[in-house]
Parts: sequence; structure tokens; C-alpha cells
Amino acid sequence: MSYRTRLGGTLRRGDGGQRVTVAGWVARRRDHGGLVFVDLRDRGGLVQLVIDPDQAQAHGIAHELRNEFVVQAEGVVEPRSAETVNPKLPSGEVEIRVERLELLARCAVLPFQLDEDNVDETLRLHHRYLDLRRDQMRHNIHTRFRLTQIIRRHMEDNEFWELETPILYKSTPEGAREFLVPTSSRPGEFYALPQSPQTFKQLYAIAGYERYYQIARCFRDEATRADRTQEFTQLDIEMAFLEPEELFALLEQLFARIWHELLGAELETPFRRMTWDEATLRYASDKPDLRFAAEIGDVTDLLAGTEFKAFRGVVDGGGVVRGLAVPGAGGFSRKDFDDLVEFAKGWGGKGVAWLQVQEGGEIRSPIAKFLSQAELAGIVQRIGAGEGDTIFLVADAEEAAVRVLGPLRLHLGERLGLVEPGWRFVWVTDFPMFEWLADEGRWKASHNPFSAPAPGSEEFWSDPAAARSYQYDLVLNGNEIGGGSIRNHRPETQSKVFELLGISAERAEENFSFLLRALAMGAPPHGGIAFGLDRLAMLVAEADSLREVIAFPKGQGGADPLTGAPSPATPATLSELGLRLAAPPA
RNA sequence: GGGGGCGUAGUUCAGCUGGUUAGAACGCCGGCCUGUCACGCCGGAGGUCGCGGGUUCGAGUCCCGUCGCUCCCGCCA
Repeated sequence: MSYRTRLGGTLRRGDGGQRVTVAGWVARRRDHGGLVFVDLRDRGGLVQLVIDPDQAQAHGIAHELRNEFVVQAEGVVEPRSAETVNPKLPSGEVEIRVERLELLARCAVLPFQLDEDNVDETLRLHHRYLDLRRDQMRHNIHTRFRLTQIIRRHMEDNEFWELETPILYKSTPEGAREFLVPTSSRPGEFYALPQSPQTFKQLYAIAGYERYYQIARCFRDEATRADRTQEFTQLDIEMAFLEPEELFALLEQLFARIWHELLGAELETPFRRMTWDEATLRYASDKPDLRFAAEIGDVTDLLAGTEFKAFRGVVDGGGVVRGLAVPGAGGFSRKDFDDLVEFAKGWGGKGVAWLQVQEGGEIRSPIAKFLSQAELAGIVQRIGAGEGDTIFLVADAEEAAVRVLGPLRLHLGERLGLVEPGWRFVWVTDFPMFEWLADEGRWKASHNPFSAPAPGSEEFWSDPAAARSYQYDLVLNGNEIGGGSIRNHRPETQSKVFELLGISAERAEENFSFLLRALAMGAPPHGGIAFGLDRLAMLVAEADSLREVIAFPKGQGGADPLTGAPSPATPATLSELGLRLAAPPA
């Protein structure tokens, strides 16, 4: 018997009369004793097989069939009569009248039903080959394929080369915890798996491969989340002679294409641009969700001489008073406000004050009596509150206020149903170049140590806190979906960054000598960006977890319920690698 | 590392304030059925209530511990 088949699920009325051989899985059998119907599933969908008792060979097998048995059927595609058309199936206008049926494989009793929702995820992952047969998963995985296909076409249309970088990488001390890889050829020495192809893609740019991209696998040995896994895929891009605007345009076109082809949505380009300072002030976030207004205003200066001690203390201590106005909180009860205070405390805040602007502009608030009319009017005006709005104020050190206001804004937006459907993209630019780690008494690169200073921050070492880097993130509906920067292409600038970060010349030499050497040998100005492909797939497939768009994902803690990885190594393997466990596994 | 949630037939769940033999639906097994498409009808099997301990005359239910999964915070240049 030959396996030459046609996808049954793709058959349509026009195929009527054709003799076909189809193969696939029994999605369902309806056995009437005489007539037997089988919904045959393949990658293309479902098609109905009809097995008549006249066809003794096929009929005998048809009774034995159970869900997920694998069969091949030969027969004739017949248009269905009007009464028997099934409008729910794309192939519902036809059926295959089977003349010969072959049982190719049986299926053991299923651990879960493929048409059941809400099956325990561990069980699904344990039998992922079954789970992937479900329509939803097939749709997700197919959507992911279409996404990468659009990306490849777009990059190719724009003269990018798809190039590879090593998976056995060099361990570098900065950044996320790495997966370490021992090797028997050099006991005591280790590779690391790449957190990103960062340094190699820069080397491509330096080599003069001016437009590089890769759909790259990356690894971080960190805790997982619904939107974070230890092993992930990113669209990685690097270009020589790059102006950020050129990159922005390239990606705006790419996203417009993806949204058009996968979601049927037309995106407005160019996307909005916003500096980090503006995002932090107005949205208390470096990834602002622009699907609703509720912008934050700073009223610190209005309260410089206030009688209200709680605010006065903060202002005098160099802190800020900031707030936002939302509509629709008019009916909040005392308990609702108390809950918000608790919410704020959960984010490390001291609390939240509220003022309701009632009809006629009258203010209702537990703190109104502590504030002058001028202060109240100033706050209402600065925050931009109208009648019926409620203002929420937070007074604290600036960083602490931002930490509370961001989540508070999102919480209120969701709670009050302010979030409008749609896709709000925004480029956030000019990030702080460094962050001061008070606990450790050192500077840390806020993005990565290869980002160049933004125009105006060339002498970043003179005031690291004020320095801005040439970095940009693409944010969609409050989620960071990509980030990149113009890199340091002058070795002396790169060395200065390392120096400021406390990476000694020796350590820089040890870890990055190859990069510094490369930078010294005719490195062009260059830069790039990387996008989380899994997250993008999750967005366009409208899934709620990364694991829904990864064919073989790992669970929390990096455990793979399917294969049982990770697993202990035998003493022989350890010894070959020159390793000995410090403590026996628990 | 910290906090929350969940764990009862193969699966998804119900099981009240502790009280007979722990139920339902789907799945599975057997039988009947020639136009169904979530086919229908009849019958049947299937449970260490995650695990361990405690309280009690009596524990799926209450308490303590533990394991597994998951969500969030920390962390993720």
C-alpha cells in the first residue's frame, strides 16, 4: 500500500468526484451498526468518512476504530446532499465514500480527551504529542510558523542575511544567571549557553555583514513566569551604519505586515515615540500602557508650602507628590478606597490619598480639610481632572512614588474598565545609562554594557546618574516586546563603560578581549534590537501563556514533564567531565 | 528566597456545619442501531479523596507537616 495521500481536511465541493487516498487520525467515530461515520483529522482539518456495510473490507475495520487510531482510506469524494451538509466544517459540503480502509496504528486509552478544555497543564505537557493534536494547539503552532515566515520574508525583502551564532558561548559575568556547560575535552572549563547572541552579532557588523538577523534561541537560568521561560527565542537584528529611525521604520513595517496578515488589523505608523523620562513621569512605567489616558501629573511644586503635614514632610524631604485622575470611581465605597491603600502598601507605598471632583467642582475628600482652596484647585487643574473624576495622590520619594503609581494606574484602568481594545505601540527611548546599586555600592548598566551613550551624554562618566543611553524599547499595550541600542563602536568608549561598571581592565580583557580587539580594528557604527518571538507569538495567537505557543515547553523551575529533564548525571559522566557534586542530591 | 491558589474515578468537576455504600458528565468495556456529525439507546467496570501524622466514637471535610503543579513578588545586563 502506498501512503500517497491528500489532506482530507482541505477537501471542498469542487473536489467532488475525485478518487482520493487520505490518511489521518480518528477524531470521532459514529457507528450506527450499519453505516459508520468517521471524522478523520489531519493537519488540514476534519473530513467525514462514510463507510457503508456494502464495503465489507472497510466496514469490518470501521467497527474496531476508536479515537486517535491512525487510518488510511481510499474512496471517492462525494458532494453531500443539502440536508446532510455540515456548515460547521470547512470540508462539510463533501464526504469521502470509503471503498478501502487500512488500520495503520491503534491508540492506547487516552490520558485525557482531546476536546476537553482546562486539562491539567502538567498532564498535557507529559503527553504533549497528544496535546499538540488539539485544534487550539495546532492553530497556535501554525500561527507561530506563519509569524516566523512573515519575519523571514520581511528581513529578506530588506536585504538582511540570516546568520547563525554559536550556542556554546563564552561565560560572561554580567547579566542573568547562565546555564553552564562542562566539556570532557577541557575538564574544569566551561561554556555558557548564550543569554543572547549579543557579542557575536556585533562581530558580524564589525565584519562588514551590514544587515544581520537571526531567529535565535537564548537561555537564562532564572525563575520562570507565565510570560518568561528559561529557554526562549528572539528575533535578533544588528546593522552597521545604523540610525535608530531607520531601524524603527523597518520594524514598524514588519509589525504592520504581521498584524495585517495574522490579525487583519491595520496598524498606524510611525509608532509613537516617548522618552524614558516622559514615560516615567506620565505613566510611572518604562513600558506605558497607552490603551487608556489617566496620565500622571506632578503637583509637588503646588504643595511646597502646604499646611498638610503628611505632604509637607515628603516635599521638604525632597520627595514628590504625584497623582492621576480616573473617571468612574464615583461609586467607590470606603472599603474600595481602603483596598487601594492596601494595594499601594503591597507595592511598598505608604498609601494613597483620594479626592473626588463632584458636580459643580466641589471636592470631596478626607484630606480636603487640610488643603487650601488654592492647593485643591491647583491639583485638580494640574492633574486635569473633570467633574466626576477621582484623583489619587501618592506622596513619597520619587522612585517609591513611581513604583506605586505605575501598578496603581494599571489596576485602576482595569478595575474601571478604562482599557480600550486595540494595539498601542510606543518606542521608549533615552533610558538612563546606569543605575546605582546602593546595596552593592556600584553602578550597573541599565540595559547592557555595550549600549552607547545617547547624543548629549558622550561624557557619561562625569555624571553617570544623568547619562542617557542610546537605547530603545518597543512597548505594546504595556508589554515590552523588544529592546536594543546603538552600540559603543569606539573601543575607548567601551573601555570607559567597563571601567565605570567596575569591570576591571583585567576582567574586561579576560571576558571581552575579543570584542575590544574587534572594536579597535575598523568597527563601523552599529546597533540593533531583539524581540521576544515567543511573546509575539503569544500576542498574535491570543494565548495567555508562553507555553501555549511553544511546542515543547518546560514548566516552572525548568522541569520538562515530557522527557523528565533535567536529570542526574551518572558518576561516570561526572568523572569524565572532571566534576564532583559538593553535596549529594536531596 | 518570599507570598497566594490548586490537588477527589482515565479526564473535567460536585461533595453543605465532620455522620450510611464518595457522586455526575465525558471517556473506557459489552450489546443494539443505515444519514450521523458532541449520534442515540441498554448494561458494566473503574477511587490509597497527592502523601504522612494528629484531633475525634467517626475525617474527602478540621489541624500540623510534606510533595507536586501553578500564579505573583524578588530576580530576569
